[in-house]
Amino acid sequence: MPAPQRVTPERLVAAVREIAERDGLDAVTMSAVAAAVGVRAPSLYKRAANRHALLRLAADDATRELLDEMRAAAVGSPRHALAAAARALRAFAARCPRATSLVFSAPGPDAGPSAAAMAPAMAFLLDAVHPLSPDDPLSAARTLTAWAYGFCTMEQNGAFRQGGDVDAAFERGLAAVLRGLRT
Amino acid sequence: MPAPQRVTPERLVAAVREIAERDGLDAVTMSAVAAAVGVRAPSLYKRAANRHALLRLAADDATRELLDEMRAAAVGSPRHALAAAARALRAFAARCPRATSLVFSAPGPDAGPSAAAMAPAMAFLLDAVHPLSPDDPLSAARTLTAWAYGFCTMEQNGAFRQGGDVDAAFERGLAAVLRGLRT
DNA sequence: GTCTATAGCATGATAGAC
DNA sequence: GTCTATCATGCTATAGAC
Repeated sequence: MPAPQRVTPERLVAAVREIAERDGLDAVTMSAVAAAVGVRAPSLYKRAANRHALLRLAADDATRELLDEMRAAAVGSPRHALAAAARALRAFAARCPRATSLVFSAPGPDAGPSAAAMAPAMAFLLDAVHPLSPDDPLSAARTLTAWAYGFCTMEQNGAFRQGGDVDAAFERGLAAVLRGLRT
Repeated sequence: MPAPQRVTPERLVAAVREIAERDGLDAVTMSAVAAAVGVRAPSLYKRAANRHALLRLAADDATRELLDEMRAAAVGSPRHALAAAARALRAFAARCPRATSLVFSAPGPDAGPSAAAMAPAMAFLLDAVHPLSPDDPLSAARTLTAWAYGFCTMEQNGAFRQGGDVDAAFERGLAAVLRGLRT
């Protein structure tokens, strides 16, 4: 039996994501990640060409995880499925805010999700939105995504300081966007 | 007549914003800003307590500028005024992407706009959205802002790689959100 | 208000031994 | 694959002279 690798890909991506959520994306440094997986910084360069490649590992992983959760949630009528997918996104963003920002607005193109990781997510979204806006599903998908991502980002950044019920605002916004999309 | 200050507040904030737009928020360092205004780094600590305070100067300035432009654009019927304000936001975000992210999701609460700078912007928005959603203007304002900010962020981060007409997607999304908000 | 000088630290990345 | 050692660079922030 082969000697077990000290740094498996799973452990590596888990370490990156954990550091990112706990200390922020800037804290994902070669040495911090190395320490988390129990090696020295130079050894990491055998696994990832540089810091951004490390972030991309996390971005791809998070993209897959988010897609899984949206898929699992999206059942029922087209409208209901879309609403459930949006709520799944919000739940994911609440649980993994840094990973979410990595998926939607990474610090540089090489740190964001690869095209291969994004493709299935886009396909799922277009599929889900098609019944509501068969004439222009791409615009509709962008509208829904932009709203949901913007809402979650602002929520996490404390942009909603006016008080009020943020959960209710999410549900009202979701209803409004879905209402507006129907053509 | 008093000797003119080498570092006026105007020059300082202009330097911060220029560096931020040109090289990114991370490039706004004490020494970079100092060099831009023609002094040494330690001298800056007389003007701002630390790096985040420097960013807040830019955030407050950008907030005022954005509000001015939205105000100037928001004429006509309530619906038309809101659409124009949203387009003004998109234009501002295209011109000053880093400042925009500073306004809506700064890297830390002390780097974002001060409450004093935010208040008039919130008031304007609530006022503008009130005719459409008199029963819950706060949720409506959040929905519109979240969508517009999310759209602009994703646009700038190259999240719309599927091609298609992004301008048209913006207009369609805007129409959909405004349609959905009317109660 | 500005300067020089410096402390103190973290970073990304590489060379070469094992 | 991993290590030690190291380079070169950058940063925030402070002390104290002028």
